[in-house]
Amino acid sequence: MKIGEMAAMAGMTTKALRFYEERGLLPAPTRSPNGYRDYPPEVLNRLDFIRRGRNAGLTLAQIGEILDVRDAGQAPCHHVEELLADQLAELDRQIADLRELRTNVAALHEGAAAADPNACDAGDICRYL
Amino acid sequence: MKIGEMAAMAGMTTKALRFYEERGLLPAPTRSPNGYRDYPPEVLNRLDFIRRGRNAGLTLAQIGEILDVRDAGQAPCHHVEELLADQLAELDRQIADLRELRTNVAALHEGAAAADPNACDAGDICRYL
DNA sequence: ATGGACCTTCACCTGCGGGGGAAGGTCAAG
DNA sequence: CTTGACCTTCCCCCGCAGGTGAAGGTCCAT
Repeated sequence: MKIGEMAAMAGMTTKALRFYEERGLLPAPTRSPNGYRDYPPEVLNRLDFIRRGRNAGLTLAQIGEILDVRDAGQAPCHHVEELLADQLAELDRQIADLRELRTNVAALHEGAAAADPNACDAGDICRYL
Repeated sequence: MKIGEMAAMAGMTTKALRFYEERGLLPAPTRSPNGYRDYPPEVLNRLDFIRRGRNAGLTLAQIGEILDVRDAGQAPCHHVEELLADQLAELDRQIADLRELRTNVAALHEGAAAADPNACDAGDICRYL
């Protein structure tokens, strides 16, 4: 299967496939006599997996780790479980950070909404921020 | 004041100050006879303002807009209020996105925690993701 | 034989906010 | 006089996941 067909089936671009190959997430496919990449059909499973990983917010490096384990002939379940736990912790951290920021911005906005332009000192640029 | 002194007072690096100047957030200062940047003290207020803006999650471009208004001789209160409102909406959007992602990842993690490696099909890479 | 759709590699661009380090000028103290 | 701490400009680098475009080869149909 040529790269364009494979990309279409996976719902990705040809650029992305070459990028995954460069990053080691896709094995270098055999080439047709004309030099075109010639993918075996099962690569589609791999691309679907990469997409599922992306959808879970995993980085390509993390997805690559899982693929490496699988390629080494082992079931990556344990590693996947760990990565998902890490990802949950990371998401909780990010959400907490954003919520804290939101609280601060909301307080600033409260002040700014009742702003009196005449009370502003040009030297401070803006007293509501 | 030399760039290093100003940077130290503002709690920033000299690199950052030159970067802000390049981005138009800081006016090009006069130069001492030796070519060194020579800042007037009031630039410190401007740097403090930039930091307050960054702390509120504003981009340098947004902060630059506010500074432009102030430099045009107007009180930027209204513009600041708008930007803070935008920022609140953006934060709410990001938080909602992360929470949705967290829900999905948590569901995957639930499954993976009870994973049975023998039930995995190598073709799918990992059935828990 | 010619057009268009596909493929190849290569190198650079995006957003965001700077950081790293080279190569050289300047200044004060010892 | 030399050492070390500053300063200058310059260009490249990071993460992240690709996207963009150039220059050229290939394949299929008309």
